Amino acid sequence: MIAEVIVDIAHSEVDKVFDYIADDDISLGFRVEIPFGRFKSEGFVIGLKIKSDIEGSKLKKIIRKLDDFPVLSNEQLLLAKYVKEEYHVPFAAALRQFIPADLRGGRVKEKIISFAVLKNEISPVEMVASLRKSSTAQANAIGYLKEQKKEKLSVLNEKFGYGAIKSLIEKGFIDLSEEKAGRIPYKQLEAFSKEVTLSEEQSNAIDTLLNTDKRVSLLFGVTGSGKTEVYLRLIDYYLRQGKTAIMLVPEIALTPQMLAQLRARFGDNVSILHSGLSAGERYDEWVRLRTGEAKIAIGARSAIFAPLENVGIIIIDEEHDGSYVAETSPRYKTLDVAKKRCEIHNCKLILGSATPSIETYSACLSGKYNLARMNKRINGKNLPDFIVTDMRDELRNGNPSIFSYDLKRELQKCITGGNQAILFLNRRGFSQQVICRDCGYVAKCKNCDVSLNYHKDSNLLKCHYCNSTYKKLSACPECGSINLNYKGTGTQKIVDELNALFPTARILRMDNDTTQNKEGHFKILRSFSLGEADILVGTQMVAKGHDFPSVTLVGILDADMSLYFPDYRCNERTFQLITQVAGRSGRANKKGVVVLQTYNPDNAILKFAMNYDYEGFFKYENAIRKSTLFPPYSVILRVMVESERDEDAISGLKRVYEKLLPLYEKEKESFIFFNKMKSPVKILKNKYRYQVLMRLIADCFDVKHEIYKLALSEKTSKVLVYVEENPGSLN
DNA sequence: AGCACGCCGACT
DNA sequence: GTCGGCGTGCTC
Repeated sequence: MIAEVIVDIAHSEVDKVFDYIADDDISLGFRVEIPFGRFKSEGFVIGLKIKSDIEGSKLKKIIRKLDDFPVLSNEQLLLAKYVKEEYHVPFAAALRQFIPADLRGGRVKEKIISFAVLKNEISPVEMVASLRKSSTAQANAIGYLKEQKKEKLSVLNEKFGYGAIKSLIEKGFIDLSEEKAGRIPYKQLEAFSKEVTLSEEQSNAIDTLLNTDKRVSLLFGVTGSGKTEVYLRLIDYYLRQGKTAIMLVPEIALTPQMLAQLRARFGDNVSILHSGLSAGERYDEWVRLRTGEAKIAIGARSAIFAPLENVGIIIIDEEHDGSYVAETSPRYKTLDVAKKRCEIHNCKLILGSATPSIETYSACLSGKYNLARMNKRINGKNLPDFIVTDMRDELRNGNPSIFSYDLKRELQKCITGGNQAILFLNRRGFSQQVICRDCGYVAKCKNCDVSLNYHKDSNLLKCHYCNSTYKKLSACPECGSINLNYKGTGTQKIVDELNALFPTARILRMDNDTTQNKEGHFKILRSFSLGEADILVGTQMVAKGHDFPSVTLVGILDADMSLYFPDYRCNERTFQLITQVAGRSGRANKKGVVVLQTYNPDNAILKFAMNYDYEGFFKYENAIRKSTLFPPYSVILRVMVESERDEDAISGLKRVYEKLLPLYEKEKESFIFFNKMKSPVKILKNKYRYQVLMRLIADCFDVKHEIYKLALSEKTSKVLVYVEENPGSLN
């Protein structure tokens, strides 16, 4: 038999199908070791056939299978093909998404633990009798094993000494057996289930979601309306039908509470896939899904590639979240991959959100998606009220602090009442810029064209783009002045000022800097939910999906901050962030309040958010998108050209531009915008960056793919070229 | 990835 | 005249 193999070599552009002679035990989806050129490589079997078009003398034989089972199902192969074609990546790069990274090169395998039991045929008494009197360790070990029946070899070695145990094994008194060690993540989580009676809205939503012919549904429920319970019921429904389920959440929303609820409901049927797991844990969870031992995959965006068969339902929670767009190659859109996967498995896709994206909600209005709504909180309480403070007035009234009078008062009230508060500021670090007051010098990163942030906890200057650090400046390197000004406010400074204001309050901070260590998010969220702190200060990661019953106050410190980004989605993002973070307040039986600090209290977006007026927001924003022709009424394409040398990047840009120009001339009616320019952040991680920016009318599939092809053909070893579609940020 | 082939500058 | 630079292409 002939196997069609995709060769998997890291950082290589080999993107061809190679034919190999295969034994009969090879089937579709196996990983194999193959001779390639004059060395060996790994590959994926993506096809089988009787006869090859390649000259027989050239054909080589597959050396061996790399795993006991095919790592890819037929459906996964189809999905990989879609990813390859849609995002123009090598087949191997698409296939790699489906397996744990450390499987390649045999870096992880099953963890095997040796267990010891006493041999049955001889009684323990006889064993002890046969020992020399001085062999107390061996006698003790026999006694211990008699009690325990079975113990890990490693434990015995530690307890009684390696020599004693070795000698017992040599005497044949101990039998050894090997077992797979399931490395199950978050073992310490105690299963905990919440009340399970459904509200009327919830049961109606479930009905609507189950009884639809449409492939895609939106579950549009306000914060605290109990979307999670609906998801769990839906999963349960499909599980009962013998099917499997995939549930995606933004990375940060994989909270201990969420996992505990899933474990309580589905036990070992749940498998968790996310970046915080060790290689071993990830591998074991993956195997449990692949072998059918676990039937529910829950994880961040990459879990859309989970090795499940017979999928009945895919759920994407917080559908609007930016983390569903991959920022590294393959730059896939999770929603599109999910749609494709649902098509392949003929199953349902449920999107959930309290603040659906403009794209998703318009698809509902046009009847493309099915819509289920939940407008009430399950606790029966209203959504928290907003107190708006105009920060210009605060200044005028002699309050230069970061906290308005309203916020200080509410914080005091909240803490003395024994409740908890969340303060949100979407900026990490202590201050954003270091400026010399005498000559105007601004501290900048050596690798990137951006200014450095001061971090007080490590007393360093940090680049938020490449993570490089610099010693704090004692004087201006340009003019020698020691008159340095630290401008701007980040989460660290908030904590400092809170400490000064409320010396007895216990404060936790959650941002990129405090969540770097293993399970960092979990530790902070857990500690806060156990009531070990009164105030949680954080960036947007405090906004998502958490359920803290004692939180009665949310402070939004700079509501305007995301409004003026040069990005068509800034209104949408602002509305979503404010709604989401406000939703953390008053979730249990206590009424919550939100203090919103702004310099633009009359801004339309802020007003929609404060009134929880999604419809109003949607009409307003949709009208803008329609009249200015921005997504979903167009597609933005950005071709990035990067190189270590400025000249190479510029000439690369020129080549790409000239390649695209004829297409633009020919298909002018498909283009709304077409131009080349330097990238807003011209240098990033020591690379010079230029771009061709384009806006195309919606649905011009062919032109889009032609642009991909033409642009990527200009990629060289020195000049990196890649294409982004509706990019999440324009750096 | 890893290696061979191939076409232009500085050396015995 | 040759040695070797690394740009390009090939591996079933």
